[in-house]
Amino acid sequence: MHTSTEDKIIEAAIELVYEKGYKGATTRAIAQKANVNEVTIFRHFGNKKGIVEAAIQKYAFVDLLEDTFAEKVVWDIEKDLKMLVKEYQTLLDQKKTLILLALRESNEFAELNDMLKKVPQSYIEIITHYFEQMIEREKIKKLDPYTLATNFAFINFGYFLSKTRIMSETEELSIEEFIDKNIAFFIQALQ
Amino acid sequence: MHTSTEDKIIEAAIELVYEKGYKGATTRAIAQKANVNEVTIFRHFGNKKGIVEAAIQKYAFVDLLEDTFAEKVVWDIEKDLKMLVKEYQTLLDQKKTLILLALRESNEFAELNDMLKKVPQSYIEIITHYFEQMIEREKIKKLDPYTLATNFAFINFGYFLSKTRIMSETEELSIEEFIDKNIAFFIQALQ
DNA sequence: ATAATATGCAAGCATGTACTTGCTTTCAAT
DNA sequence: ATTGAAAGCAAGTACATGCTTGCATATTAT
Repeated sequence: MHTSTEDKIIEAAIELVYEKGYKGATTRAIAQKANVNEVTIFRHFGNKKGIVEAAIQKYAFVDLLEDTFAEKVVWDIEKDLKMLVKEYQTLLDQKKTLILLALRESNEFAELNDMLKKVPQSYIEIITHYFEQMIEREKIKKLDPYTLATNFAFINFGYFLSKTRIMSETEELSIEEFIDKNIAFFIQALQ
Repeated sequence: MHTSTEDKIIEAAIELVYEKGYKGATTRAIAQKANVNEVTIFRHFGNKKGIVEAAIQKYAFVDLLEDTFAEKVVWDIEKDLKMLVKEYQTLLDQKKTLILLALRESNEFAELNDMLKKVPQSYIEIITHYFEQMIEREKIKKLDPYTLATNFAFINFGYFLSKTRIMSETEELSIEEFIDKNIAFFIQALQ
């Protein structure tokens, strides 16, 4: 791997802060996990907080799901929703560690808090807007778009959490099963 | 208030550990918040871990929603589900601080992890069983009970989270609105 | 080859924090 | 009134941890 020193440190820090919390993740432990000397950390990031802030700069932006969605939408409720679920779960998986870290330490870092809120909120906005249009086009039942959107988002977020340590079920549900069963039920309810 | 010294310490500890994390919640700060001397803490609980373990003993059991449900069920899908939502939200609200604390520190305390998992899981079990019976009685559509149950539970848990710092929405939804809109939509989908 | 830059190593400092000890004060039960 | 338990107060210990410094070594660019 050609990962730079800074990146190695950042990745190690994210892992450890997630596992042990910000205070629990010692600079010595981070250094060891990143296979660098402890001083190297301070030379690069100044102080401990600097590592986490660099990590935030690197990862804590909310990707523009809008763009992907606008490209791929075909105005067929089943295809569109299934596509949305896949895109959203991919996004959540990519940011998984940081999201779980944010669940712990969002008190200490304002930007983590912002990200954490945006992750479901921007999703809800997209879906609300989508449902509005689908109702106009008379492709789904005339129901409150925001209500539909929150329900849909809750189901999505719940599934994501069910795959984490937070809320793991006994029966792990694969993404395909989840779409074929849970999402299919939701779609059926719209028609 | 007649709160005993031990209780004052436990409550202060829960608050602070939730806010600052386990390591971030110093015994001095806990003592100050509880209006007791720091030594009093150690005389009662031995060490810092002892406080949290006492807190767990006091709160981290999953209440028997089964019993309440068995009492109140009337085998009418609308009434039953609305009742369930209310009961579950009440339970979540009662344990709110501890649940949010558990989101942070469930790595360190196995019992917190257990509780965290049981909170949605036992709910899903109850609902699955309920749907099975309702299908037998031919009161709802013949759909996979477990799928219905997870969807229902995800919506419930999502709503709970939307009221916390974790995932707060711009438009705060009251429990009545939530039931009248989101849950009503779910019920309609069953018929 | 030389210079510059990045990293390792060893040692140490300052500070915060969990926890202890010895003694005094408060206060309720007998 | 006397006693005993619970809580306060003051001081201190041991240790972990963030961060610094000075120097040696490796790596890269010119």
